[in-house]
Formats: sequence, structure tokens, C-alpha cells
Amino acid sequence: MDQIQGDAPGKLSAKRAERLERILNAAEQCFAESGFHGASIGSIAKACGMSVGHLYHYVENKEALIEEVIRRELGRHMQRLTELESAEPGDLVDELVAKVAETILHETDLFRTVLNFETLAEAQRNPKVAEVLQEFDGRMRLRFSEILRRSGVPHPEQKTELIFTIFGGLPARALRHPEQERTIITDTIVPVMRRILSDRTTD
Amino acid sequence: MDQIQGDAPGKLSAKRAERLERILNAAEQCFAESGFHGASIGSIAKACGMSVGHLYHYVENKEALIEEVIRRELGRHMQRLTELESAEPGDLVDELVAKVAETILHETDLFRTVLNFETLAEAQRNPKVAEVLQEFDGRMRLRFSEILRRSGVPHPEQKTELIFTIFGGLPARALRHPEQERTIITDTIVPVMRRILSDRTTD
Amino acid sequence: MDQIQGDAPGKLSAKRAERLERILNAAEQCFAESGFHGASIGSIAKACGMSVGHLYHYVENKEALIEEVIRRELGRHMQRLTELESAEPGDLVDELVAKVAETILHETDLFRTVLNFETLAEAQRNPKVAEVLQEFDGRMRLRFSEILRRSGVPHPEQKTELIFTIFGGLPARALRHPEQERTIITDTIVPVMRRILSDRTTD
Amino acid sequence: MDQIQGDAPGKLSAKRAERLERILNAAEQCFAESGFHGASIGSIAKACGMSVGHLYHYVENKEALIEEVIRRELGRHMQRLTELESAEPGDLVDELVAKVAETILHETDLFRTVLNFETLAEAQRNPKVAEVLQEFDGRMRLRFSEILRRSGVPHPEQKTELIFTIFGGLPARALRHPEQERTIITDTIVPVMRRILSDRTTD
DNA sequence: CATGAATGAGGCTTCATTCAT
DNA sequence: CATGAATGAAGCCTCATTCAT
Repeated sequence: MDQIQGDAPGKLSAKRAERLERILNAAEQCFAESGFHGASIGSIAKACGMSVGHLYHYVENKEALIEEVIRRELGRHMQRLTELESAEPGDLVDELVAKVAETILHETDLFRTVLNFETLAEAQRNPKVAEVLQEFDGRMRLRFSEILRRSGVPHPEQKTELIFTIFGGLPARALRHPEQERTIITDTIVPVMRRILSDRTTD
Repeated sequence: MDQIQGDAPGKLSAKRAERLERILNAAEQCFAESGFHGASIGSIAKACGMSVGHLYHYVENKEALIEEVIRRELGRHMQRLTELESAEPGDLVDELVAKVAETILHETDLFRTVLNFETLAEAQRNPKVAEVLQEFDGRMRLRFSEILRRSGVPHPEQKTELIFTIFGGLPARALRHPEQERTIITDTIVPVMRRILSDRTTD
Repeated sequence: MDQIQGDAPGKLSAKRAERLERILNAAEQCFAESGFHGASIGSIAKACGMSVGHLYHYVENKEALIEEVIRRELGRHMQRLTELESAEPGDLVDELVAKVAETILHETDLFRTVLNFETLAEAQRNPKVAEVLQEFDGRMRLRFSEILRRSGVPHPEQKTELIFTIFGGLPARALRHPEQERTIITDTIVPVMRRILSDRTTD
Repeated sequence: MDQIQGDAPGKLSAKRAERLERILNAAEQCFAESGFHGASIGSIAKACGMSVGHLYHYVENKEALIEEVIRRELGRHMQRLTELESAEPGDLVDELVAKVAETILHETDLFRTVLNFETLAEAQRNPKVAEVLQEFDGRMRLRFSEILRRSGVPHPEQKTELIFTIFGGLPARALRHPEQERTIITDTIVPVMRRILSDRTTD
């Protein structure tokens, strides 16, 4: 069910895979610079040193290309969860908070990307994109709440929703109030997260 | 602030104002349906029963039109603050939380719009839009934190940042996990807000 | 239900009509030269001294353009029936045959056009075109058999089918055996037609 | 007659012949579905499980491919004459009519093919195709009129022209008035043919 | 004030054909 | 023999914008 055409099962000759990779990288860059609809296929082709016609040997559609770029991005978000999962339960809350804080401060927090808003805007109009987004979010929720559960945090699903809401709000905050970004994270978000996670009450 | 052309010196005739209003309404609707780059000037002209040429008598540019639509939207966000300001300090925290909860539940929370993500994406690329966004956010922060201060909430600026982060995260959450939206607000966000606002400690 | 867009009811400003006419003429010529799919919109635009973009103000689609050209052609076929209808019943068979023979010899027989085969080929794949074709044929059958009936020809519907079959076969014959075209008409088709029409038996 | 490339001197290896056959079959099918200009070489290659590059080892050109497909089709038309030729002169007219009627009713009458109109349209523009068409028609005329002569039909060439005209008109009739097709053949065409063939007068 | 005619560039996509492997 | 990578032109169509009326 891959978005990208061809994909002879098994084969996918290294060359083909490498080309596709190059295309996706170029597309990502162009989309980040000009938006999904501002970037032209021509510009993407040029960015990866390929003729337009050739690009279409690897990609079925502009839409499919957008979708695949989004998928890759979301996949990267997912991968960031892996480091959190490796934390030992026990003093886990502290460690978790520390790691999360660090992540956020390095601008790699769970939902941040240049394409973040582009993607969300697209999801409002393109049901396929919405579906992809929701599917990924579902898997991330599952994994994150499992981490919380292992750490003894009560109501892990609820806490996950809350924390994801805050994470999801950070990129917008950064755009609306850039100077404050760092401060708000260290001074406010981190303590709040600590409190959320260490709170043993039932709310 | 005169993105829009013509501003006849002194006052802009009622007729002119009414036309502009119609254009902006149509533009808003078209942009919401198809995105800033997906909607054509032609479609907007048709949507407000106007010829393309005539529309250009009122609007300098597509870009200016986008900017003005964004400005209007942000203005509406601002207006929603007004009702909060009318609350009496005293039992203000309770009232505030109640009002905020109500607002959110009616899908009119402070940052939610169909054009929300469209706008944020645009702000990433268009410095003028970014500036507008930041200017409005600054004024909203000021007013909101003033409300908090009047209610005796400590660290009002910090709390404002935190609450704005959460508000800003809600629309994204709604897109990523639609089924949960209502529940998370009533069960999680509202209690959290209450705790944030009634907390008298210094963090 | 016109194929061509715009057509503000009533108005259709003479100018607009004249432009459309020019477009259709150019299209007809280009299609005749290169076929429906061999002729490009660009070539048509150039042929009528218009920019491509402008042409699209008058025509919705290449498909719609093809359809309208076909409709016009079929309309002309229909018009040729009018002269036949003016014949006085009485010695009508003779006159009819004479007129038909004359028509054929001037290469304007009922189904002949450069676009004839192009149209038939298109009808095989495009149901809309097929429908148009069948609708026109129905009306022509009706009118032609009515002429026959007025002339006292028995089984007018059947004769109509037979004569239309022969007419429909002539253009193909002309392509397959060009040298013979004239001869076959005068020496063979005309006598056959005469016999078909004057035959009072029931077959 | 060597539209197709390669013709290894002497004989073309069985393998080569088989490949070519497969290509022509695929091409025929694709052309029938999408028309000569609508079908792409790529689609034909896919339809015969061959790579595009490989296909070009057997075929020089798209144009040559079209021409060869046409040639094959016309060849099949010719072959249908063979069964008519086997009829014994004597009661030949009856038998002939019967056979022809049967042929027509099975939609295999002498000029009917899905590619019929496509071919005729092409012949109007491509002189090479026109030439092929005329050459085949000449040979068919010769053979058919010979059959008539053997059966004692007077003016066999003239009758041939007439009958070929009717045959050539049938497929168009079928497109223009589909419901009537069967009826017109059995009720009208067959009797007419019988009369044409058994008529001993000089017209 | 108001229309919509007009443009030309640019976007997405497809295609016939060639060539390196 | 066989593949499919690669190209570049061309096709259809849309769009923001301007201008004559």
C-alpha cells in the first residue's frame, strides 16, 4: 500500500531506493521553503538534479509525493519516542522530564517541524492526509502512554493527551512569541510537566 | 495598516466599506475551503458576486487580501477576550475557568479557526504575516495577563504563556485525535486550568 | 444545456457569440487537419488569433470543444434535409432522386465530412459523443422517412435505414477506392436509389 | 512491406515472429480501447509484458506499429473472403447471400472492426495508410467480383462496388442507430442483396 | 463605478524515443 | 536479448493581473 509507485516487491533495486530518497529529500526542502502548494514539481526536480519526466518514474503524483513526505516526517517523530522508551522505570519521572526538556530545547520536540503547520493545514482539506496524521498520532499515543504506565503514572492516557496538547502548542507559541520560547520552556513547561507526571492524585 | 487600497482620505464611504466587507467574507470562505494558495481570485470574485476587475478596485493584491483576512481573524480572537475582561474580580478564577471552558467547548477557543494552520504556515514564509501574528499575540498576552493580575493570580505573564500554549495546542489535537477532543477538554484541560490559575505558589 | 460555458441567458453579447464562432471555426479546421487528438488547444488558439488562456474563457474543455464541433457538423447535416423537404410530393420520387444525386455528386451527401470518421471513432469511446450522434440520427431518420411517406413510398422507415446505410457507406468507399467514386454514384447508386424508392412492393 | 524492423535476412526466427505477434496483439487491443493516439507505447509494452526498450527492438516506430496493426486487420478482412470463394457456382447466389447474411449477423462483416473508423480517419491524414487501405480494397474487389462472375452475376464490378458500399455503411449505421441494427440486416439488407445479386438486367 | 476581455507564464503530467547497463 | 533510467518537449489547463470599454 505504499504511496510511491513501482516498489517491485523485494527488488526495489538499491538504485531505485536511492533515487527515491533523493527525491524525497529535495521535496522536503522545497516544501519547507515554499509550502506544499507553493513548491512546483519542476523546482523539486531541479533540486535533485533530475528531469521532470524522470521524477515521475518514481512518484505517481504530486499528491502522493506530499503524502510520502508527510509520512517520513511523522516517522521521524515516532523515532524520537524510542529514546524515551529506553529510560529505566524507577526514577523514571525525573529522567523522563529531563529528556523531554532536553528534546524540546533542541527544537526537536515531538511535533515540531517546518512542515508541521503545512501538514495540519493539508489535513483539514485532504482526508487521506488526515487519516495518516491520525494513524501516526494513535501509535504515538499508545507508545507514550505505555511509557507513563511503566513509570507508575496514573491515568496515563489522559496525561498523554495533556502532554501532547502542550507539545502541539509549542510550535505555534514559538511563531507567535519568538523571544519567549526558551524561557517559557525552562521556566514553565518543564515544571508543569514534572507536576503532571508526578501527580499521583486522581484529578 | 492600510493593506487595502484606496482609503479615501478622511473616511471611506459606507459603500466602499460594505463592498470590502463582502469581499473579505467571500475570501475568508474560499480560503477556508481551499487554502490561501488553492483559492483563486476568480473564485473569490464569483463568491461575492463581483467581477474580477472590480474586486481589484478594492484590493491591491492577493497577498494583501490574505493579510487582511488574517488580520480580521486575529481581530476576532482579540474580541473574545472582551467577555473575559468583563468578569468581576473576586470569585474570578472560578468564573474565568467556567467561561474559558465554555468557550473552548463551543469550538471558539482563543486560537481556533479553519485558517489557523494556514495562517501559521504562511507566517513561516511571509515575514509580514509573521509580524502581524506577533503583534496581535503581544496585545492578547497583555490583556489576558492583565485579567489574571486583576484576579490575583501570581506570575500572570508566565501563566498566560502556559495557557496560550495549551490553547494553541488544542486545534492540532483535534485534528490528530478527533474522537477524544471533547473528553480531553472537560476531563483534563479544565481541571488543569483551574489548578494553574488557583495555584498561589511560585512554581 | 449548452456545451459551451458562460452563455448568460439572453445576453450572450454579440461579441461573445462572434468569438465563440471564430473558435469553433478554427477548431473545426484544426481537427480536420490533425484529428481530434492530434490537434492541440494551442494550435487552435493560434489559428483564431487568441491566447490559450483567453480561449478557455469561451470553452470549458477540450472535450466540450470537440463535442460542440461535432454538434455543429451534425447540425449542418440536418440542414441539408431542408431542401429535400421543400420538394413537392407528386413526381416526388424523381425529384428526390435527382436532388439526392446532385447532393452526393457535390460531395455534400448526408453524412460526408472530413470529421465523419473522426466523429465515429470518438463515438466508439466517448458515450457522450455517441449519444449526440444517435440523437441527431434519430431526428434525421424521422424527417427523412416523413419525406418518403409524403411521397407515397411504402415502408418509409425501412427505406430510410437502407438509404442511410448506403449514404453512410459512401465516404468510406471514397477513401478505399477514390477513382471509382464518381462512376459508382452515377452508374450504380442513383439507379439503386430510384429502384428502392419507386418499388411499391412489400419486399 | 517491411514496416517492422529487423527482418533477419531469409527468415525471421520463430522467436522473433512470436514476439512480434504478441506485440501486435497487445497493440491492437490498446488501440481498440484508446485509439491510435490515445494508446501509449508504454501501455502497449505493459500489455504484452515487455519493457519499452525491448519493444523497440521489434518495432521501429509508433507509426510503423499502427500501420502494421492496420495491415493485419485488413488481412483478416481478406481472409473472410476465402470462405465465400469455396462456394460452388450454380445455386451460388442463394448460398452467397446466406453466407454473407450469416457473416454480417455475427458482426464480422467485411469491413467491421473496432479499428475501422480509427483506420479510416488515419487514412484521411496519413497517405501511407491511405495507400495500404486502397491496395487491400483493390485486392478484395478483385476477388469478390470474381466470385460474382463465377456465379453468373452480370456487371460484377459494379455490384461489388454497391455491395461494398453497403457493407461499409453498416458499422456506421450500428453506431448511429444501435437498436435497429439486427432488424435492418435481416429485414432489409439481406433481401436487397438477394435482389442485387439475382438481378440479371443491365440496370 | 463596473465589466469581463485579454494575456502569458507557469503548473502538472504524459509520451515517444534513446541509451547505458 | 532485455531492462528501465533518462530526457525534453509538448499538452491541457489555471491564474494573477491589467486594460479597454
